[in-house]
Amino acid sequence: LAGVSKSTVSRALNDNPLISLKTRVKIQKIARKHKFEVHQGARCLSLNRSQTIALIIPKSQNKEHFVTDPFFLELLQGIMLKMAEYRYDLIIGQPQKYELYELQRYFNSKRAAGFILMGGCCGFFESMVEPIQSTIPVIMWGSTQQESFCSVDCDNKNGARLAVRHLVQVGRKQIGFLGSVCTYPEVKLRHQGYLEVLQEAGFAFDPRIVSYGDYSSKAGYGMTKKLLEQAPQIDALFACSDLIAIGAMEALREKGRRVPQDVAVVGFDDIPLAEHCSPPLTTIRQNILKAGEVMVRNLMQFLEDGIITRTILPVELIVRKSTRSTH
Amino acid sequence: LAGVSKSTVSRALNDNPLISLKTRVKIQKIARKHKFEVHQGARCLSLNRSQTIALIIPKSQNKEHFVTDPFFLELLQGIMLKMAEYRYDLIIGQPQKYELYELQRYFNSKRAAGFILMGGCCGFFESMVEPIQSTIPVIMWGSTQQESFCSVDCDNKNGARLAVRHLVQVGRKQIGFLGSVCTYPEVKLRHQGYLEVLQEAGFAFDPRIVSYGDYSSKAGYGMTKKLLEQAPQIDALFACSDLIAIGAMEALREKGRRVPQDVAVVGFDDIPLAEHCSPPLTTIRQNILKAGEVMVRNLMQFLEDGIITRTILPVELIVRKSTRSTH
DNA sequence: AATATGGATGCAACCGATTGCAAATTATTG
DNA sequence: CAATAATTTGCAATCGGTTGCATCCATATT
Repeated sequence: LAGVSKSTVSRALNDNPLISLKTRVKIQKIARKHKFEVHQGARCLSLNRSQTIALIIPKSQNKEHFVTDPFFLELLQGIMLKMAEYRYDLIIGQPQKYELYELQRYFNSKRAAGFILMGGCCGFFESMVEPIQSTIPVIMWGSTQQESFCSVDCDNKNGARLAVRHLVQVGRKQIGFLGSVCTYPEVKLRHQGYLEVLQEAGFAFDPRIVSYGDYSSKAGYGMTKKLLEQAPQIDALFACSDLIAIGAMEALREKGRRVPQDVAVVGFDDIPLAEHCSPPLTTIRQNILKAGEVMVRNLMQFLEDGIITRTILPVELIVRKSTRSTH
Repeated sequence: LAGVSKSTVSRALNDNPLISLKTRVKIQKIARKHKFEVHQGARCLSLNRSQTIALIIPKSQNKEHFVTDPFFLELLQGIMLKMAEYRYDLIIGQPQKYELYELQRYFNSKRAAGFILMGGCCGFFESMVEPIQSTIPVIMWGSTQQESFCSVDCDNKNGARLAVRHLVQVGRKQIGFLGSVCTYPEVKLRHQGYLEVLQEAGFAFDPRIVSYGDYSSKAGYGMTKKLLEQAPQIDALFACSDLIAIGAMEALREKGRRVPQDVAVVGFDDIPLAEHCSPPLTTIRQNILKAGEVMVRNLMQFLEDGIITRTILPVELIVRKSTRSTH
C-alpha cells in the first residue's frame, strides 16, 4: 500500500466520511493508478451478500428452448441499463425446475441478492409465491393475483381495449382473437378487454372466433388457418403478439384474404419488425425498455427499504396499414 | 454439523477421495436434508476464482440499444444450456467502453473467470486482442485474423456461396448484395463468397447493386429502396440477415416487384420467423444453438488446459418460396 | 507383540474485505 | 497551558470455505 492501514483503505474506497477527504482522495488515486479492483468474493463473504441480481427465465414447455420473442431482448436491455447504474451484476439463470427451492439455492449460496422472474407471465411461479415473499427478494414480470410481492406489467386489458375498439371504429364486425396460452394471466386480461369492447359495441360473443396457441409466428399461422375454416366470415383479428399477427397474415395471404381489405390485423408489442412487415402492422406498443428499468428500480427499492410495488405500465395504439383500407 | 470437522465436510462435499465413501455419503445426505449451500463468496475467496463466465455484449453504435436480432437469443440459449452442464454461472455485461481494461476489471475483481465476447463480429475487440490473450481467458464469436485466442464462427463465406449459387441456379442474372456494416469481418467474408460465385458464373461485378446498412429490417427496407432506384434491373437479392431480407421484401412490394417472380430473395440466419413471413424466406441456416454450446465448451477447455481452438461451424441452405417461382 | 504401513480425519493458516471499538492525533475551550 | 472534545486512523476479529501437514487409528507384516 501507500502509508495507511487496510481498514483505512477499505473505508476510503467506500467513500466512508470517517476518513478525511484528503486521504480518501489520495488512496482512491493510488487505487486507480494501480488498477486495483475489490475482490468481490471477499466482499461478498464479509458483507454476506453479493451485488448481484439473478434474472430467472423459463424453459419453455414446447420444443423452442427459449423466449424467442424479441420482446425479451428489449426487456433484457432495459434491465441491464438500470443495473449498470446501480453497479450491480446480472446473472441469468434457467433453473431445472420452477420451484422455490431452486431460487433459494441461488439465494443461500449468496450468488444473488434478489430475483427478477420472467416466468410469471406463464404462471410458472404463481404456485411458489406465498413462501417466496417472506424469504426471498423478488420482482415478477406479469400480472398476478398476489399482493405480497413486487411486480411490473403492462396494461394488458387496456391494450386489448384499444386494439379492439380501433377495429370496431374502422367498421369491423367479426373480430377474431388470437391468444397464446389461455392460462397466462396477461392473455386472460387481454381476452377480457376484448370481450368488454365487443359488448360495448353491442356485438355478440362468438367462441368460435377465439383461438389459443403460443407466442410464435408459427402458432399464429396455425391458429389462423384453423379459424378461417371454422369461421370464414371474420373480417378482423386481434393477436396477442406481433409474431402471432405476422404468422396470421401469412395464413390469410395463403387463403387469398387481403390485409387489410378483407381482414384487418392488430398485433401486440410493437417489435421493430412490425413496422417493416407486410403490410406494416397496427399494434399495441409496450414500452419494454422502460419496463426493464422499472423492474430493476423497484427491486432495488425493495432490497433497500422493503417497499412492495405493483406497477402497471401504459400502452399505446400504433396504427399502420394492416388496419387501414386506404392510403 | 454432525460429527466431523469442517475440513472433512468441505472435502466430502467436493467428492474428495481422501474421505471414505461412507462418511462422504453421510455428510452429503445431511447437507441435502438441511438445504446447505456453499457460500460462493467464501469459495471464491478461498480458491481465488469464481465459477462464473461473463458474456460481453456490445452497445450498438446507433440508436438501437441492443442486438435486436433473435439470433442473439438463440446463441444465449445455447450458452446457457452448456453452462448449466458445467455448473457455472453466467453474468451478462455491457461495459461502458470496449477496452481491455473493462474486461480486466471483471477479471481482477474475480467476478468472472473467463469471457465470451459477442462484439467480435463488429470488430470491436480486434484492437485489444494482443494484450488479451496472455492475460485473460477469452472466446470470441466471429471471424478474426488473430490466431492467439479462441473463437467460434459459422462458415460465412460458404454460406454466401450457397446462397448466391442457388440464385444463379434458379436463373438470376442481376444479384444484389445487402450487407450490414461493411467493416464487420463476417460481412466481408460473405461479400467475398458472393463475388467468387459471380465470377465462377461469369457475371460481371457491379458495385451499384451492393449496399450496406445494419442488421435490422429497417435497414433492409432502406437499402432496397435505394438499390431499386440506382439499379432497377436487379432480379435477386442476397441479404446478410433474415431481418434485412424481410425489410427488403417489404420495399420490393411497395415498388410493385413480386417476390419471387420479379426478384428472388435469400436471407441469412433462419430465424423462426423466416418460415412464416411472406413469402417464406429462403435462407442460410446457422446452427446457433450449437454455436453457443461450442463456445462454452471450448472456453472451458481453454480454462482447464490452455488449449486454443478456432472453430468454423457448417451452414446449410434452406430453400423456401422466396426463391421459387412455381409451386 | 512390536513395528511398519496406509487410509481417514482434524488442526490451523489463509484468502481479502468489513467494521466495532480503541487509540492517536488534532482542534477547541476554559 | 491543560483538559476536553472532535476528528482521524489502526487493531483485531470476523465472514465461510480450502488445503498442506500432522495425527490418529486400524490393519498388515515380521
